[in-house]
Amino acid sequence: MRARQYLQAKLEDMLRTKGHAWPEKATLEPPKKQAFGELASNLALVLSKEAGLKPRDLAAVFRENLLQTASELKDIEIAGPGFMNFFFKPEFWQQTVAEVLEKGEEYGAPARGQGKKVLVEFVSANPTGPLHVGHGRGAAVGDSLCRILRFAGYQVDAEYYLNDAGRQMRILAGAIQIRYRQLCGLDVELPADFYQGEYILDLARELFDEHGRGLLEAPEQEVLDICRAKGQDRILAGIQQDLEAFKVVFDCWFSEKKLIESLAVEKTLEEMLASGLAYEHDGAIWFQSTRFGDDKDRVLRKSDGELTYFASDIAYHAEKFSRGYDLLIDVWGADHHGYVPRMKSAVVALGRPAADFEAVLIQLVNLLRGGEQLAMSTRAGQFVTLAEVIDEVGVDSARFMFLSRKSDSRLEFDLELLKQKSMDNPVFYVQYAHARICSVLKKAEAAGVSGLKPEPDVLGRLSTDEDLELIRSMAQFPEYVQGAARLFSPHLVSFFLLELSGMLHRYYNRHQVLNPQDPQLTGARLLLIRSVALVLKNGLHLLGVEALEQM
RNA sequence: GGGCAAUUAGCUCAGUUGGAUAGAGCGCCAGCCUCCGGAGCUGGAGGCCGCAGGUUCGAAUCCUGCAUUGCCCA
Repeated sequence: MRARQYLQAKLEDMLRTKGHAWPEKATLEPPKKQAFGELASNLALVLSKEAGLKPRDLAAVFRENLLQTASELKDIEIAGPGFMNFFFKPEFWQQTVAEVLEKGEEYGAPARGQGKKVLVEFVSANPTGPLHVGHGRGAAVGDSLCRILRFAGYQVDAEYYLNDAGRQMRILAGAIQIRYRQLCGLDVELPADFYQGEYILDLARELFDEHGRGLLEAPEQEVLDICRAKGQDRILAGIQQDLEAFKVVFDCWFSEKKLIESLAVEKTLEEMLASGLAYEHDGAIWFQSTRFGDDKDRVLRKSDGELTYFASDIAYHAEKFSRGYDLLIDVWGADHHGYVPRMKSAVVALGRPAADFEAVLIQLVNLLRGGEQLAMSTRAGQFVTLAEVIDEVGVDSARFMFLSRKSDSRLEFDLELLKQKSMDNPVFYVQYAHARICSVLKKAEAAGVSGLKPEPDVLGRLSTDEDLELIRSMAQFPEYVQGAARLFSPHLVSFFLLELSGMLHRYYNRHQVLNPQDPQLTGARLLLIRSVALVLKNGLHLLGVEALEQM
């Protein structure tokens, strides 16, 4: 935000001449209430003791000084216990319109990442069944995070970790085999804890069509391998198709099986044993995670020789670091929260600061239809798939809803509401604002209204409260993006968009943009709404939502 | 039994590093189209920020205890 940068510099200059440093606890930010200024600071409150003056008196001294040195300021009010409320001259704000138009698609990008390499791993669902709504939320958050971090100057790759080696895959193979045998007319029961879904039956039917009863004769292990391959290939293809439809792109699909075959896990174990971070006990290998704050040591290899998930996860993360990433972000289901400290310990054990690994937790999605809850269970095969949801409510509605809540709080996702075009479905509110602007711009073009350049005398016509309110909101966009990147919280962008859209709708109702009697005013307002459309588009892009020109 | 999180308007949720009179949408009530898209706008009612202590100039925010809910672990 230009205003903050400008004022921060002026304040620091002033403090320097008075022999103070900028205190840690001092703030300079847009206050909640407009009456409290466009920016407000508690500087006088914080420095009161050090300066030996009452807060309000100190604020008065600051005020005198600043009004002489900071020419962009219109006024400073001293309020409450000693807050300073800053007001800028309209010309200062109006300049924002020129800035937005000039920067275009780059407007709002915070200088933060400095080219650091980030790997965001998300979805990573076992290829044992189609993606459901919960995966959709993880996909939306992960993909949006990638977009935001990329916008913020990081070099970002998106990765899907394919759990293709574990027990779940064996269960899948078993389930397919049993269904196959049933199709062959054998009297076998599918155990209750096996996957019950319809799609298993489809896969078995494919095998039956290809092989007839031939697989009944083949050796058990061979049949299971065939079942597993069939299951994995088909299901993975389905997952990839769903993600593509959801406009989620991965740079890398990383196979757990290949990780294990490369013996990276063994290698990591040996290194940990060699460095004393791991030890053998009772025939098992343990990680000394207690040295890093865990409440007990964790098993890496069981006494029967089987590697734990934790062991391959450590190896996997070591492998990620070895690919040159500065920061690893894992998007996990919130039910894995207990795993976070352990993984952090492992990262520290790998010789990296704990901050080089970040877990973003995704809470459950509560799927409703018209207020009534829909039961979800993967094992029982009763769930609404992501593909069905996309089909029913569309990509944009689904993505925006997933991204309009803090990712680690539960989300209500009502299919009926998302089809309704009301404020319960906020994506329409934002898209409508954008489409409205486009409509006016088209109308202007058709009427042959010539565009003006964003020069001070033109922008000076943007002087009503609504003009300036809209502009101040746009000016805050970079801070929202900055916050979203720093806190790994795409929902901040959604909230910003809703706010800006609200202001645009208000503006639209109150002021006529096209006014044949006043070409200069019309030109100025066209510049204003064009810049708003640009900001809306930039924000929507960060969410992976389309900025529609008409609806 | 231990650990993690949550608890804010009737409902769904924001609230950044502690700041001023705690916000939004939905729903409810009352209004706004001779006018660029009414999928919109304006106004109103609605709150013990789960409860009780503590920290300080100041707490929805930090600390402690308790209650309720969800999840993880043995």
